[in-house]
Amino acid sequence: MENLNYILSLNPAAKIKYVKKGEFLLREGENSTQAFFVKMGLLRSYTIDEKGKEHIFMFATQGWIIADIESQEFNQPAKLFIDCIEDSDVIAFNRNLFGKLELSKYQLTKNLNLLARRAAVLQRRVLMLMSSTAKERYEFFLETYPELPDRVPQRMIASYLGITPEALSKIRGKMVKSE
Amino acid sequence: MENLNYILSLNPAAKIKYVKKGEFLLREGENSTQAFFVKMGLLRSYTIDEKGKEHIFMFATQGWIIADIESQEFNQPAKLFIDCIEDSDVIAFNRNLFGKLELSKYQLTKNLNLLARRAAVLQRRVLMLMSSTAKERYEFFLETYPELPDRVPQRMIASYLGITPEALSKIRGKMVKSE
DNA sequence: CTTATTTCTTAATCTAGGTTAATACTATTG
DNA sequence: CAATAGTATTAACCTAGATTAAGAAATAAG
Repeated sequence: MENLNYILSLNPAAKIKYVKKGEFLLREGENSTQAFFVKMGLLRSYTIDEKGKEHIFMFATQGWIIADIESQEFNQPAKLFIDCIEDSDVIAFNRNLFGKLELSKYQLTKNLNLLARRAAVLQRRVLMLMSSTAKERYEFFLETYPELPDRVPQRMIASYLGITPEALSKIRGKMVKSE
Repeated sequence: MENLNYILSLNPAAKIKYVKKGEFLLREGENSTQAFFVKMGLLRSYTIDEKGKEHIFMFATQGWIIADIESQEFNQPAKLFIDCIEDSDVIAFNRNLFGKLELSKYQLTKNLNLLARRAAVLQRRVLMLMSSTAKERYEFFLETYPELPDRVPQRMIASYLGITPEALSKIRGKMVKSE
């Protein structure tokens, strides 16, 4: 919970928000500069395209931060929805403060490292989406997030991988057959 | 050239490196913590997969910074190649210093904003790869980087979009026909 | 200029993954 | 615990984009 102390140091008045499964923290079109630190539970962010199809951008478990960085950075209304997959405890904070001179050096370096880590994960995700088959992406997902398959419905894993639930089901079927 | 002054303030001894078209600044497998600020010219970063196929991760023109953040952040040998598409002037600096307490607050916030911007662009790229057709991605590319099509061979644009040169050629053919 | 090399286009064929639809299974709710 | 709604599987068929191949244009090099 090292990050928790850190987030509280950013905003000592921060209150823990208890959110229920299915509850929304952000909806497309809203103007919000909030980010959410996940103290406990599981959330996701996703878009819905013109055809009504969901595309999960990320899952956030304990210790992660979830936000719509793109919209906030380009000062646009949110493109992402954020909602809870499990009942969760989160701490909301304002991303406007994230890179401000008022923060201490310690806080700034901490933020910098959080963001660098995020950029690194996204670099990997982009390369993955461009160069790997659906099966390879699924195997990588299982290795990287071994606790998630038990907590996330398969259709959401499929959505995160960029494929349909039917395609994921087929891949899993084949993987079981060949042990 | 605001960023240039900033990069020089990071490392006053920094020398401009003049690199020729085709020259490499980073190769897969190397251990490097360098990042490159592009003073002038055009570079790219890319992976080569097991089948020998190139996948361009990004282009960097004047004012941009290019590096293999993923490998550096996870302390692994480089996954990316970085080379020059045009003769270029770059300034190399050490990414290890990027988030260090020795920097001034001004420098830290500056770095933070550069990274946030990068994360925002990557978020958009991921969502794009997951939810858009090749044609939509190409149109978005033209809008977002209008100067690049004249400076970058089409096969590289295709590689950046995650499709083959043949597929891009077909898309362009159709777009011309329907004005 | 001439030749070699790379780039782009077009067309025929192929395939990973999408779409549709039917069925079974699993949670949730009243 | 029955009814309802969500979740997963399977199978038949379809399509965007990949692969292969061959020729045409453009660049570079001698």
